[in-house]
Amino acid sequence: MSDAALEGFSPYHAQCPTRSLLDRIGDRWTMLVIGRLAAGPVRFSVLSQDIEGISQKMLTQTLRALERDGLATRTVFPEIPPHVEYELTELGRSLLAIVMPVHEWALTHITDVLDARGIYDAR
Amino acid sequence: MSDAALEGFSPYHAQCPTRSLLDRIGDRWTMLVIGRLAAGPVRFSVLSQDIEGISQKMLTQTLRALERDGLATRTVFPEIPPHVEYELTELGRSLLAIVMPVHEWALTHITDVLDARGIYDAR
DNA sequence: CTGTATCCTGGATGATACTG
DNA sequence: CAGTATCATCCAGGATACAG
Repeated sequence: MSDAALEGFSPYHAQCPTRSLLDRIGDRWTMLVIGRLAAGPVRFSVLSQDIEGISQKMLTQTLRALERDGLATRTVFPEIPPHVEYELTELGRSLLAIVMPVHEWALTHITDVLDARGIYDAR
Repeated sequence: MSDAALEGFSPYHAQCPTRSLLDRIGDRWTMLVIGRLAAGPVRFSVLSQDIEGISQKMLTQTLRALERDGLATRTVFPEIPPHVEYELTELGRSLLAIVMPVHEWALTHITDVLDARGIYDAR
């Protein structure tokens, strides 16, 4: 990696954009929700079913945060019973795109990490 | 984004490599430590000073985790007083490389996010 | 200098009940 | 169906003291 690439990578403070982004996507649910939204608009109930283990509270909270940050839209269909769909914005899709390499790194190198752990723990 | 790129991106369970990686790098200190290690070997005390706000406990804990996962090495110089240096491994550098785009996304789009928040909060 | 050990607290998350 | 409200829980992380 070039020094230029590291230029400005000094996320030592809370105000650092990278720090705050990692705080946002590093929580337990955000990336899972974004990943599920990747395929297109999805209803609340579908998200609730597909994202195993998420509580209604955390799903709502996560979706509100995505909407607030401009990463997803919330569309209410005036029907009874209520019908709400969530969809990634352009910004949300761009975020997903740059996180995909992280996903791929994880898939590629998980064995390296697990091997390293095995060796470390054996000592 | 292509469907192929999304193939396998279903980190809905704790065992998912992406899930566990995000858990690791999503904590408050790991990426900050990796970023500081990027320039080369660094002593414990230097890390402690440069990474503002980190406690000794968390620095030790973070470094141990990096070492355990094969992302950094720990070298003890048999001197008095003690002298220990930490350095990224090849694996650690590869991780840093793929996180850099996330860093750049944050720098590029932080204003979009802040604008979106302003609009949302004004409602 | 480079750690460990201990205690403690806040906030993130879960569980449950309720509502338009 | 899509939430909100409330209470309970857990643990990451901080503070402090101590050690080799």
